[in-house]
Amino acid sequence: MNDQKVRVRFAPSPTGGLHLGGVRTVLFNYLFAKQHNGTFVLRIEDTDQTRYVEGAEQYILDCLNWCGLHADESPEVGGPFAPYRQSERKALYREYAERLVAQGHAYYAFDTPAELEQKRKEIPNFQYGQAHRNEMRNSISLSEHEVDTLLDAHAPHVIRIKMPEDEHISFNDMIRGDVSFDTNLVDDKVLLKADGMPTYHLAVVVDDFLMKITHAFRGEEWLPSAPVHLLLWKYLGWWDQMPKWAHLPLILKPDGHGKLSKRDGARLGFPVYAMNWFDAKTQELTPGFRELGFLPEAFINLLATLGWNDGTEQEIFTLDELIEKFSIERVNKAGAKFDFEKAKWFNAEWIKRSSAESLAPKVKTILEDKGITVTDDNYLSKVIDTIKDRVVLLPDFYQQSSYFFAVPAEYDLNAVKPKWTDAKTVFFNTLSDTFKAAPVWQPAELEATFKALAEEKGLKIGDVMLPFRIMLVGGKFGPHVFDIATLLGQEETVNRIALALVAFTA
RNA sequence: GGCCCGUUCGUCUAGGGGUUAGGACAGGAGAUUUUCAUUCUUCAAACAGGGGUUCGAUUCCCCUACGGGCUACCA
Repeated sequence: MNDQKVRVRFAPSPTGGLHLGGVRTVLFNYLFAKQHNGTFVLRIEDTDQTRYVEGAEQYILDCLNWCGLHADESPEVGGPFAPYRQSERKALYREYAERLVAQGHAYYAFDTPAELEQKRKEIPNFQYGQAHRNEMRNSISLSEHEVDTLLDAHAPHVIRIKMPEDEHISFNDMIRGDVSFDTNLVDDKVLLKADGMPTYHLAVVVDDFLMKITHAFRGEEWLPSAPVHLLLWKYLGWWDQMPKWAHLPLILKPDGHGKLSKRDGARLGFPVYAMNWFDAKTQELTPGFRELGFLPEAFINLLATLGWNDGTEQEIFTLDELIEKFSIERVNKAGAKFDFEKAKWFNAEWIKRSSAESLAPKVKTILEDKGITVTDDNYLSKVIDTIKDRVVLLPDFYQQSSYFFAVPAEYDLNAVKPKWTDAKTVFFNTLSDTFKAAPVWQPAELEATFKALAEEKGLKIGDVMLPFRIMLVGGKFGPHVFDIATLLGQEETVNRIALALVAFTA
């Protein structure tokens, strides 16, 4: 590390949907970068051609956009260190691998996959390392002549790092503190594959160096291979420019244990991906938070507090607040089980705090998908304001507001018919007439009129209030009934009383 | 198996050598409400175990247990 401008990167491989944990890694990178006035780079790690999935890169980009976590440099927007797809940088990695071979820190290995498999079968806990590399076919065990012959014949080969003996390699993780490894126990990882592509190990080091990355945040699953990366930084002569590392804790299954996977989502009924992901090959649709009805602000908020807090009791944070308050040192070391109930709570909080104006476009889409055409934006805003407190997920807006746009499709007759009386019919007929003539159409006035009339007719308020609600709404739910009537308007309210009366007395 | 990382209420977590171990979600009870939700009040709920160190450990150290990750020419 040095005092140059902060540069971080998120480096996903385009192999499928974007997992919760991935978004959280993006988020932490992003927050750190923005807080330090730094640069957030998106780099695509597509060195495994066999796992490449069409559309996955665009999907990742869409997720980032939805979350509002925009990359300063990426394959799409470009940047001074382009290209940002490792497959397009293929040519450059070999040089570094060869340099390591020349220095004696790496070597050619000619073993075929079948030979390796055989060896693993023969020897329990086989590790391609100092214990066994002499038994394999590589430029350490073979004579120089044999190696040259193989190379001249273009024999398929990989380049492996040569792990040193009896060394201790350690580093200071920003989250975990000192972590150390014994090099005798780490194997000779492949650096360059037979197809000429680098493995993650080589690519991450070369690209982090070339792209001047100052801080590298990644999931805890990478911790065991950290010594390989550290050694590469050292052997390539870049030790003093190595980024500071932070290994983020994993997000675990809510029940049992283990890393959260998309299977858990399907099993337990909640999304794991940021947005819907459709796998063209398996025709399988994996649901996403966005489509389920999460606000990106809520999604970001819940992810941020999964493993991090600012030391106060604050739980709701805007992106700007997160940028201001985030600190990598306050990230927890232990993995966190994902709690969907709490996730929904965050969303409900965010909906409550959002303005009708900001919610309107989303609600409009939801309603239109259900066949409701919204013609009056002002009316929509008022509707949103009266119901948003009872919405948890965006689609709830439909269930909570459809009656504002159309006469109830059906009534909860069980709630009214058994207790219906002629006196109630008289009451509502009179109410209708009174409402028709009402000079003021506001909640307080309507309520006063309603109560006075009920009293006059000798009816208990409660006995007519619920039927009135069902006349307007269709069911036993919704905000205060006179707020509904006010919004609905004089004509529509009177109309609904008449319509419902027919159904109730049939 | 080996290596690495971890362990405070059911869950997310705050705290930190002497505290009534705090908050949030979920759960219970109650208030408000004509429904439902919101809101408010309230209850229950935790320092994995064993050794040290110490006047005193949940907090520091060690061990054990448990959990997780990695152990591919995948990332």
